[in-house]
Amino acid sequence: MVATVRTPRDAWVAAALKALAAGGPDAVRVEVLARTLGVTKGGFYWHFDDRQALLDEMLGTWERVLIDEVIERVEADDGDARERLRRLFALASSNRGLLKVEIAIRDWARREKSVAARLRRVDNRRMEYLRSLFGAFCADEDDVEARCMIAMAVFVGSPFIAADHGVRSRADVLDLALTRLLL
Amino acid sequence: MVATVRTPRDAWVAAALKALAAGGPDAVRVEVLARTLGVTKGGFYWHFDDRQALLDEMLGTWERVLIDEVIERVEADDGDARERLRRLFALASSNRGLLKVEIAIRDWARREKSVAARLRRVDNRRMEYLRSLFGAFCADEDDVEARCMIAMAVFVGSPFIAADHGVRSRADVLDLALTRLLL
DNA sequence: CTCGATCCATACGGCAACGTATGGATCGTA
DNA sequence: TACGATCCATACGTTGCCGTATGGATCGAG
Repeated sequence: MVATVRTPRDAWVAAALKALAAGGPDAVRVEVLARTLGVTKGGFYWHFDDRQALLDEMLGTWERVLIDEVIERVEADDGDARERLRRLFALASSNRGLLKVEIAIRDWARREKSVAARLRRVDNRRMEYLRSLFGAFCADEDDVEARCMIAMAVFVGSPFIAADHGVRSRADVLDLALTRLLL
Repeated sequence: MVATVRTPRDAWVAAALKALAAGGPDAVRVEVLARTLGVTKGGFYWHFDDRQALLDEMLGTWERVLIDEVIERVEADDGDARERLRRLFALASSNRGLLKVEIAIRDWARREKSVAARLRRVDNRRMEYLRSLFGAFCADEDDVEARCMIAMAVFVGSPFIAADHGVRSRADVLDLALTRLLL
């Protein structure tokens, strides 16, 4: 026969993150995930106590795996602070799937306190890193803080903006914005 | 007896917008709204064909009423472009409820094409207004576009950011960011 | 007072998803 | 080959919500 298809814990979490990215936390339905994975929910309740346990594990995975991944990759290569910031934005904006998950989690955090707490840890960590980079070429503390805020907001906010830009592409405009931030 | 409590169409839309702001489109449930309004869903289906009709009307109301309201109020008073931009941000950031609705709609637009279409109209309109304001004191076209993008992103993105700012408050940092944009 | 318009209560059928229970089916290992 | 561990299928009861149907209840106009 065909080899028995096992559906390990990770597969459920991966499918759940995908569903989260596509439709928000309300789209993470046990039976729907099961259909997606080609099985029934029978196995799900062997791995997880209930739906909430899956949601928690999704968030844990996201926080654990992704909090430092990008930072580490940015730090891996050489370059001054400006070059690192450019790399940071390029990296963060690639990984389409990752970005979608993050955006979904940010929206989720507006209604769920436990999610907000995790996001806060992630954001503080990232903000700290941004401060170190901008601080490398900005003397004024206020200016550093303003630039960090703008950088985060552009990264987080641009996926929510539906405006057009005439002849320019969205990527062009984002590049212009980043360049302005690095003056 | 107590005067008959009528629940007009508007009341359903208002309650729906509130629910949307609090929990996203999935939280807009007919029977839940009815409980909130202290009635049963009996009257709802007299006003609306179905749940979708309510959702459409919510979006229509939002687009019609809010697309120009802020702009009109900004234009009502005097001042140069910089002063208007400051007023614009102050106005947009007050109205807490309105902001929450808008944020919810932005997230919603990521999954629903019809919502995205409406948002695009609104955003293009706003972006055009921003261009006119920044264009008043910026010669370079690229710079104008970059500043517009940043302004929109800060407005849209900051509610999704959970980071702290040490001694500074979020409002302080946003003000610093805005000041930087107006240089 | 009567009557039509407006709004509400109640009851119903249906669906989708949750969580539980139980009995397999497959695989690695002894 | 036998057996325990791991994973899945199926059936079930329950809940929350949708949309429909129907019969009021209240109010203003005539």
